[in-house]
Amino acid sequence: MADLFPAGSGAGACSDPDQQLAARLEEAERAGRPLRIKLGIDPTGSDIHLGHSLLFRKLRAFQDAGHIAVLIIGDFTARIGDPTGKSATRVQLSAAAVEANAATYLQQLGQGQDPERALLDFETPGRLEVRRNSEWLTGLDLPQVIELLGISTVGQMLAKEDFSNRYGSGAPISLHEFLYPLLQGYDSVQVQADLELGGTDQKFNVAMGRDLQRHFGQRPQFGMLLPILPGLDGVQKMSKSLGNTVGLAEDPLSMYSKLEKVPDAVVDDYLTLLTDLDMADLPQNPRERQKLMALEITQARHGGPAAAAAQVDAAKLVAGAAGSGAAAAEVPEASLAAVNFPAKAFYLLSAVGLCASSSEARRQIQGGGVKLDGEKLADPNQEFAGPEVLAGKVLQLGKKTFRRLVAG
RNA sequence: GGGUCGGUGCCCGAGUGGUUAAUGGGGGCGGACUGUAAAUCCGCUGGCUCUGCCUACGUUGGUUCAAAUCCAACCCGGCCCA
Repeated sequence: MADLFPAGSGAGACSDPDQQLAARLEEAERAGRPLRIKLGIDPTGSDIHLGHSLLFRKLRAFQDAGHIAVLIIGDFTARIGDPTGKSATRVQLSAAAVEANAATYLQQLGQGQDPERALLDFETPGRLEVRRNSEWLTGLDLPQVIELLGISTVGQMLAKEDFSNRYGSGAPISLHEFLYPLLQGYDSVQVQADLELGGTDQKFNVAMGRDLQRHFGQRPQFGMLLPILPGLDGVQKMSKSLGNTVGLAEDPLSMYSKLEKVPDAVVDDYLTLLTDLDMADLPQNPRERQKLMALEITQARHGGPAAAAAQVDAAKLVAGAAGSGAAAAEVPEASLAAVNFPAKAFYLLSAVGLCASSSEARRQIQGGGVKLDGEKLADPNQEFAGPEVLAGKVLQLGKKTFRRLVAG
């Protein structure tokens, strides 16, 4: 299933990619030296989602086969921003934000967590190296930067689709963005990667790594490019900025119910890329298939019982039995401690975080989208005297969003 | 550096002195409906414990009873030239 990417931009015919990878694996075996498998992530967001997780699954497979996962936290490059797939220059992040994101990433990948559910193997000695690219990028001096810049050409950069689109449409391209592929490639040099994992959209950057390694006298890495996971909309790639993601940190119910609604066209992609199920024994009925997919993926993250409960609860929510009973058990809690009483209904909604603003809350109530313990709230100005009249009740926005109110 | 065009709400994009919180589309949210979704129809889509008040059309000043709309300076971007 993996799209193997060998040979790169070098002249001449490339031989069969599979054989090349096989050759490297064999060679490693013979020499008793595990391969160094590079995977870089830029801590630009706060959460890892399923679109990332297929890369980590592959990385884990290499770990399990005895190779070394070299996880590169792009704490330096994150501050430049990968231009890939971007139609505009990305805003630069602060060092503190990047550091916080990096910590969350590691935690979500399973550092310090139950090894059963961890995405990567943090336990077995020698199977994981976590490196930050600020380690070597911060110290580059100008002559070194110039050397890097000399390795590529403007023509090559403009051949990259994202740049040429932007250039063609008159959108701005900052010069420092050209540095991104070079720095990512330089990471490969620094960690002496034998193989780099990435999405197919990383082809340019991975190829650049090969060029740089060759320039610095190393054997060019093998590029293994995996398919891009479609997002929940079934059309665009899964991406935080498109809002079509399922985050690894999400609770079982959210995770399950999002997955259960994915368009039929991508259900099989999810099954192939995110589960180990054998496609041959799956139910033919599309709805059944979809539910099984959602259950399986939720289970991998949260365990069997939690996933099963989420499936039951999701069904209840859809049936309209929401807001009370068993489904409510999974509902996130919201504290009333910060609410000033007496509280009007619209203010309560925003104070508790169900709505982004009190004005929005007012509109939602007027639009008939808010329920308290299953009963529709009609008047945005309805007053609640104190926490005791609300504690334990479930506040609901639309069909899918709930908060169980708790005192204190 | 010179010339020129432009910077409007989440995004795109109207509006060139006065019912303008600002047309329209997209997206989003809510409602109805359906096997989830999709499609369709309807409503909402600045903020504030809100019968009112407050901020908004790159920034800062200015002209005017009145400015997103006029003027000035500045900032940012596209294109052409250097």
